[in-house]
Amino acid sequence: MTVREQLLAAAARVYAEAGYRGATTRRIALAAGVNEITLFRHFGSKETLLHEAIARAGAEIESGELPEIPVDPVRELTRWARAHLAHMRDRRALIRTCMGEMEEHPGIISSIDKPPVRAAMALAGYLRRLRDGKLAAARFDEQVAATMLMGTLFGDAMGRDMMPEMFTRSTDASLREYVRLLLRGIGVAVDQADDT
Amino acid sequence: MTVREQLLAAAARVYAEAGYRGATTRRIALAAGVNEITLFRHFGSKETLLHEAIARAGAEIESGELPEIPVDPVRELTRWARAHLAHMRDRRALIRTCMGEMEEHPGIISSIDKPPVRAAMALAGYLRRLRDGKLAAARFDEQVAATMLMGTLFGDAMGRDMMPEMFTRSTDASLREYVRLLLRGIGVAVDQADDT
DNA sequence: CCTGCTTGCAAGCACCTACTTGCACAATTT
DNA sequence: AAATTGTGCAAGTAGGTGCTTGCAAGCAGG
Repeated sequence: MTVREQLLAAAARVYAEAGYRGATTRRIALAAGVNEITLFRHFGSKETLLHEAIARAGAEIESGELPEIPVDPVRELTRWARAHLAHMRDRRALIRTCMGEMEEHPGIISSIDKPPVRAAMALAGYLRRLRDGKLAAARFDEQVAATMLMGTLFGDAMGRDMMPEMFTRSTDASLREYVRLLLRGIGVAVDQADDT
Repeated sequence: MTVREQLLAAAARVYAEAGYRGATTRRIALAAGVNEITLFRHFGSKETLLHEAIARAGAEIESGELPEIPVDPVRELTRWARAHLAHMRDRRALIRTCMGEMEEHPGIISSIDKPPVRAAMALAGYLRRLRDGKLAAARFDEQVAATMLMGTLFGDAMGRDMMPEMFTRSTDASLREYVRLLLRGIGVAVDQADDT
């Protein structure tokens, strides 16, 4: 691991837990195990370093794919939602910090806010395919339904450690119920025992 | 408005848009239109002031009530969700900042995180009453269903200005669709035109 | 009229911030 | 063997931070 990469990783880590102002060049250099001056020689300024570090951290995205031709909605959607939820949960500190500072540092969030938009698009497309394939019988707006599931997963990823009293069931049990509720909501026949 | 109240209001405002470190005593005093020394004479320290200011801002809560005996689920739930969403949306800057700093300043969030828990409890109770009153026919976990709607509203309140591409429908149209999807998900008969 | 009480002003303290310069040392490359 | 490169160390810049002290001005109630 080169010094540059150590600095980028340390910068993302320190930023996630301390924010822009809290991520001082001393702390980042200490976390990276290099001298503070080396930081400036590599990146010139704190701003440059943080922008590059967060853009790199936000680019690490690959939420699972949704099938082009739906066959088993409960299984397919549960699998996708589980991957998406785990992904958000792993990055919750970074996401929270970015959200809290988006008004003060709007340039930083631009590297983070695209993945969820793409995920919502993919999900909406899948829900539309469910309807077109006569698997979902109700009339519904697939964009809004996709936003609903995304918001639910987002709320779970952000809220479960902040407000544990609100989450009585386990992550996985909740997840399966989310999917069941949504699918029933768009008119998919759901039998209780079917999950994975 | 006394000097104390001006300082508390200004502190909450500045904190919401700049965070703990960004809410310097000079900025707060300037925003309140008083001298910086007056701030210290009243509150002794920045920490004391911010704690009191945020506790006060978080205490301003009154999300609408849900009826004890459900009659018209779509109407009642839409009304409640609209009030709740508007409330979160109005306070989104403060909520975002608190979330971003909850790991660094855990004491601050303790004044903010109770209202949503109470709201989720009230909502879960209402959904249970729907089921007990035979208005909701499906088998479902009312806690998880309540968390789902709360997460959806939270995601809408936080995400609509951050990722406008994700929200194609208006706030109110989305809201009505959220409620419809959830109610159909728990087995309530929903006719398309019924909303308010 | 005078006595508290609140407030503002000027100045300053010690500390932290991002960032710079100059020099020395080592490894790698030429 | 020489030169380039990357790094660390010491020192220092100018500015912002929370917070303190001393003193004067206003404004109320006795």
